Amino acid sequence: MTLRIYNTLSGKKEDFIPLVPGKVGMYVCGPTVYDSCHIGHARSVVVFDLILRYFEKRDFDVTYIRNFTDIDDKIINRANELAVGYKDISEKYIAEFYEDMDALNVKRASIEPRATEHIKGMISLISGLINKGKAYAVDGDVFFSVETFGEYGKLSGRQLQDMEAGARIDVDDRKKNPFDFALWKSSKPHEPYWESPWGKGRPGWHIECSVMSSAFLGDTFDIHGGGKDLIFPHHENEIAQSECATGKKYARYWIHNGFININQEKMSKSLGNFKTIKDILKSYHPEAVRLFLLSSHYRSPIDFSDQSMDEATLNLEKIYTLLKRVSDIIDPLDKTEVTESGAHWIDFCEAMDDDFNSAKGIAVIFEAIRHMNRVLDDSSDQTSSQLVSQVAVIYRDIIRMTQTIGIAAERPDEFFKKKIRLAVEEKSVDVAVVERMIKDRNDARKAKDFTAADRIRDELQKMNIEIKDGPSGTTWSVAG
RNA sequence: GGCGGCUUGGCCAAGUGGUAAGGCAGAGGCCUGCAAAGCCUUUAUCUCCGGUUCAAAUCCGGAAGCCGCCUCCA
Repeated sequence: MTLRIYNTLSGKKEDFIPLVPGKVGMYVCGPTVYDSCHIGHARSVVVFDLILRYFEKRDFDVTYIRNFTDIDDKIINRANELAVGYKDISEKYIAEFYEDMDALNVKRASIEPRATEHIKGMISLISGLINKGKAYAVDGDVFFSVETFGEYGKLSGRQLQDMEAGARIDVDDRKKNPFDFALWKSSKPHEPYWESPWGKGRPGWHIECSVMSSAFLGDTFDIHGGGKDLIFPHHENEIAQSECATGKKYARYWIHNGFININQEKMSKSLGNFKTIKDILKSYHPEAVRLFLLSSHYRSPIDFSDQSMDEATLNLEKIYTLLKRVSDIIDPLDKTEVTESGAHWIDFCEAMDDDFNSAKGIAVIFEAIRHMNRVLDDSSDQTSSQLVSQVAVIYRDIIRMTQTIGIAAERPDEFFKKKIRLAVEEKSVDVAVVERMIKDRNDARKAKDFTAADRIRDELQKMNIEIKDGPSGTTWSVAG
């Protein structure tokens, strides 16, 4: 089975054939660290985390680079507003990025370089472009000349002459073509700077990714990713710079994730509907966020709403409910290797092989859950070795799938305990009273006084407490 | 003005030309002292109009509606 990936460059799904068999080199554009991360950042990071996890599950050796843009106009502006150094800003938000992404169970990349660590490489790439006549220096700025690259526009499917017609573009008389972009910017007084052949300045935005990707992955590498908005101009410009500088193909497969709307509206600062990851995690379980993000295909736009998050929360609980049920039968920590792949894992891989179709993959998880429940329902002897081995195969599949999605990482009993704890705090439930009432009810049940038992349950219900009688006693949860 | 995308049941959402995954909600049933959970059954002529094909949600053309990018943006 071949993995197929939608390549923005060709606009088609293509068979994924890595440069070196068994290895994957992947570069993904990370955040510009000038503010807290929002749910849109989370989508991009989680989508590529999924891709990384899937490659690893399929035994690829992945070198995954995700950068931080830690020098940029927005960072400098923010620093000036607060009268602090640009590093104070970038360091603060890099730390926040890690907090948020750790919470979302995102794996660290193999290397996480920062733009400011690669100034030398940028200067040498820019010099090379000037020597080849692909770039020109004016008053301490250096611009890339888009007209020298015949293939300019191949990623975004645009033609220079088409864009000029209606585009709003800044007028800069020093540019040979309005679409020429800055490789190097001269620094104004009181701005951070680095020495360069063109004077004191700092890098333009696009150059860092060209330099860092090639530094770690080589001039040509397998996958380059990021949000859809980066296709133009960022990635288009990266291609132009890199291919002009090296004369070789730059990234081979371009992957771009779609955007998030908030209640059907574009998320924007002017609308005031920006959702930060921190805020969302105050109301929802991080794994519910992942499940929400991966329940639609990564290229589709998705709508963030309380309704969709509530759904994701319910789905997550359904998964944990099953895992809890299974944990009564087999030890969830028993990592006995099941050598053969179960049918569900094969279905899951088939879904994921089709351009990382996690929505379909998640559907396979639910099919496996139903299968498991059916097996457990049909068995009269919950300890028979035949059942245990049958369960183990399905269980193993479910774990592999949930690990790929990056959910169900907690012990099921802990998950439910935590849920109760949070609800108890939020609704200030008196645990002692609840447990007293449950005990009274169970006493009544033993005495076959079902009228009394039901009365107590009705009272609990009024207190928003739901109870469930299981084989190993009565458990309860807080509704809503 | 240029480029691209989307429109699938009450809601969310997959869908590789051969007769519509999955989740939520609804209905009926099994199980349960009653519940819950779980299981079973059940709910779609795939925006509209043409065309290609033995066969189209899937391909082609057209229409309507919605959206994104072209400026910093995940």
